Amino acid sequence: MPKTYLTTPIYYVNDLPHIGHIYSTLVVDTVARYRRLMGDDVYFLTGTDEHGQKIERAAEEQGVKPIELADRVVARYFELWDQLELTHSDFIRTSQPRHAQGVRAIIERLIEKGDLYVDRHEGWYCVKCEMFYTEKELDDEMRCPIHGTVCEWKQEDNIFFRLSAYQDRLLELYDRVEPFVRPASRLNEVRNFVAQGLKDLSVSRTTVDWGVPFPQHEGHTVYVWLDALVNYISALGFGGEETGLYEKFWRDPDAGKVHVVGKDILRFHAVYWPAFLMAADLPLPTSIWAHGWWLQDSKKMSKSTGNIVNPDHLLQDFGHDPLRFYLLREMAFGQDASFSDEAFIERYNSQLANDLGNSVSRLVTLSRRAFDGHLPPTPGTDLKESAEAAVADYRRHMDNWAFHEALQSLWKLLQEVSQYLVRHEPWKKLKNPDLKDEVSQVLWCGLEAVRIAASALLPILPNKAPAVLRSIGAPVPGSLEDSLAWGGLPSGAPLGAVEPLFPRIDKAKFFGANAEGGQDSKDKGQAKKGKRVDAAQDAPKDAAKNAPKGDAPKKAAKPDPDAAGPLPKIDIGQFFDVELRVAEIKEAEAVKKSNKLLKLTVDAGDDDGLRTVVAGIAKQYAPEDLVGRLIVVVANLKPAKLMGIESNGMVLAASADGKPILLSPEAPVPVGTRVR
RNA sequence: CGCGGGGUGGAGCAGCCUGGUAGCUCGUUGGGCUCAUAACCCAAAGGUCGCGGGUUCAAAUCCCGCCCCCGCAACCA
Repeated sequence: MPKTYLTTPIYYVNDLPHIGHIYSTLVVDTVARYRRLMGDDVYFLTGTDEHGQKIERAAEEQGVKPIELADRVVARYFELWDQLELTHSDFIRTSQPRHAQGVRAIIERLIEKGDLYVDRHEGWYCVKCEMFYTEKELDDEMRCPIHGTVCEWKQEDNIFFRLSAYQDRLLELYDRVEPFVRPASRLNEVRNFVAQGLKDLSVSRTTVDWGVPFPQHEGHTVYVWLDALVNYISALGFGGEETGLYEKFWRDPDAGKVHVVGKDILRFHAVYWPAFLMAADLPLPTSIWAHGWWLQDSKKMSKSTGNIVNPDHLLQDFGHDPLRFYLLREMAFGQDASFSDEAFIERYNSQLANDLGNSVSRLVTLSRRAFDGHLPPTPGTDLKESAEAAVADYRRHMDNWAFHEALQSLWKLLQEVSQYLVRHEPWKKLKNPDLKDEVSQVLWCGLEAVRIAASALLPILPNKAPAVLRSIGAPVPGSLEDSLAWGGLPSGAPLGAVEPLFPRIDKAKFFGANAEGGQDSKDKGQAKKGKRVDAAQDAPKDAAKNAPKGDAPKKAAKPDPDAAGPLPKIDIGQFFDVELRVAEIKEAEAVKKSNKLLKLTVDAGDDDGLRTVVAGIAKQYAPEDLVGRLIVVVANLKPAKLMGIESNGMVLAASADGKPILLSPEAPVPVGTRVR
């Protein structure tokens, strides 16, 4: 029996689960179900990554222990994964002892091999951030961009992994016939990255406690990525007592081992992970599948009440089958796609309600009417070829992870069923007793084609596909090996009543109930201006990076200065603290490598001459149109550095829909004139 | 030379790796059917596949150059 090991990324617990996590996991779940139905022995792993500075710090802020914070988020994952009825074999948490064992075991092998060494790292260090900055990140006085405090020059011993030694072997790996990274375009990306040269990787931190203590190096904690990646084997028992699963699904060269990841964490999986494994002399995964991101129109988001991209209400209202269908059908696997409720409803109505649900409904009704509540007694072969072609396409596409194409081939079959029915008009013929046999064959063939499609849909619609099969009186197969062949529909069996399997969604009602606005046709075409829907999509972020990423759309909206509500009242004195003056733009030029910034040289009537102001207006204003123009500036703003240029002041502009409109005096006045 | 994605009928997207009839969902127009969840069927309109060059018997697809859009990145002081 073929063995298949499938993994999702382990999700970082600084974030509640969102569409990105759900998608990765549903993809793996679908493949797991499919492979099982095809007769494979499947092991499906998912889990959470819980270590690292971000978690440590977040816990501290909330006054709890890191593990308590992790427990809270993990509980939410358990809840959601239950709701989605995932078929995972195991859920690993990197905070578990079995995982730490695995991490220690692999590090010991690396030490033995001599691929780890200690080196000294020096740099500008912010105590508050607990991290190093490069000089480029700091201002002239070496102040931290976040805290504004002066950084100190610090030295730290770090443990490095000799990644550079594996460059050639990695490149050789990528050249193997079977693509190690898919889709192929991603493979090229990875290859280029490696070919440009690899630097040794720092794999320990002394500034983080929340993690696995580094073996043989007291005071060091294992770097989050070296920690996290090992989950794929520690979950199988690597480094522990019970290694049966590890032997079966990882050591065995015949076992397929596939990691599914978002494209943002591909590098870690396609470069670091195989290098670690090579160094530790352990088997490599078979392939890494990198999928794209779900994007959404930022405009829609801000205008609506904010629930547009949160799939929770879709799950609540419709169960998870329609969401699975939408996610797998809408995205060309590997590419980015847009998520919107509107597209969801359109797909649901046209493909699930109309094409599938309605086909079942009409066939069952006709059959019950013609044969007194039973399935047609006489089988036929009319749609056999179409069905066989559809199944062949389906299997080819499923094997290639092209879910959208696999679904499309099944829908083509459903369409042929519709055409077939119209061609034979059984509703007319059933009135004539002489044509009973013909009617039977026609309906039987239609139902049989639907049965095959529904069987093929089992991995994608784990609840609804069986419901379809039941309502057409067909058995729910435990394997696809035989059930996709023509002829599986029983003849003459009794039929139950038909309930709509996929009741149509009334779009107006839906949006009336769930959100307002954002659904007019004007907004419809905007989806490609996507923002990533999820945030820290997958596994761990480099703890040293510390970038606050976007939040789950619904909650914790970032403060948006454009959309801010009324602010608290201030004294007029506070207002007069702001020195507003009229200034004339003398020169204007675009800032290199920037798409929003213009560098303006203005005369604000200062005694000491002109000043430089950087303004984020490049999208709306061309530099040459600005010269000579009178504007209003905030003259007493503390200088700040933007893209390496010091800005002394700020240009006043109305912010219309996020776009700046410059303010100017209505009539010419001398530069330096105070504005109040 | 920062990284990446994209430009295909009115909208949103497949197809590109592995050249050979331009496909899917929605929408538009006209007709039909009435078994079915206002569903279904037929027909029609609508495409310089961003631009230019090259390879080839043949290019949306491969190669070179260019233009434009978008996301990320230390960018609206």
